[in-house]
Amino acid sequence: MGRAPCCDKANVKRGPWSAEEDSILKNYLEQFGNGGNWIALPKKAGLNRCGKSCRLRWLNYLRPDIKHGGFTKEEDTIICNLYCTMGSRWSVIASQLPGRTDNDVKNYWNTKLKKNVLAGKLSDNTQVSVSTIPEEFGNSSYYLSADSAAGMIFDPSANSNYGNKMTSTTQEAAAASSLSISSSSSTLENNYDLRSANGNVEDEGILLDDFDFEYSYELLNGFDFEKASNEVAQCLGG
DNA sequence: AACTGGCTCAACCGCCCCGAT
DNA sequence: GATCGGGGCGGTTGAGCCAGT
Repeated sequence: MGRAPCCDKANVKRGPWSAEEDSILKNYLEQFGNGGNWIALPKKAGLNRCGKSCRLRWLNYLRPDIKHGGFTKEEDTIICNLYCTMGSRWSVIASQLPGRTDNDVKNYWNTKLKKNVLAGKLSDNTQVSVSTIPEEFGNSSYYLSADSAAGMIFDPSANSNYGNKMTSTTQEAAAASSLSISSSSSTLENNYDLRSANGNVEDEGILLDDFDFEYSYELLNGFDFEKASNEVAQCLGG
């Protein structure tokens, strides 16, 4: 027997939000916040909606910091590489793209990026040189996954004029030392525990705590888009 | 102009996680 | 330690839009 639904679905409005509902929700949240309880919010705000629906509407559409509009090539690259590294962890991927939501990223990947990658079109006109592995990565303690074809290594301790570095070799990632993972309920805090398909915490992990994502764009320096496209295609079984 | 098929994206569904009790 | 309930997440759906015929 499944759990009880979060609300009486027969008696709440579903489907597209009207401008009036948007306005009510936005005004309420800006004035009172969600009070730590989304389920109770619609009643307090005077909305005949499911609490989860309100939460989704706010997070994916009404939040003031949401970025609408097309994705940049830099965002494409970040999405592709994080996807290849950690799979469909959309909330984590989105947390590295300011103003983007997990839903946005997921939709964008499913409808555009995935096809482009499989078609080998990721590189387009952005072509830069293939990166080489800096020597210091030999002892890298920070990395993102060792189990994908395009595992990336991040070394926040590297003090260089091009910020944190990324490379895309599996061997180096595999060579990196393992870390215990701190789990957090808030992925927005860049904490994340990588679990295998069976739910066990794996030793190949991801530690984003110490990674300064202000350098996201610097990561693109020295990145081979065409190679990445091939690698991501491999991740997809292409 | 009408039809059709593909695409986009907002929204929903169901499950899992985790904190509170 | 067990249970409960809310939050959060990834997968999926479907209405509306648009380009091609």
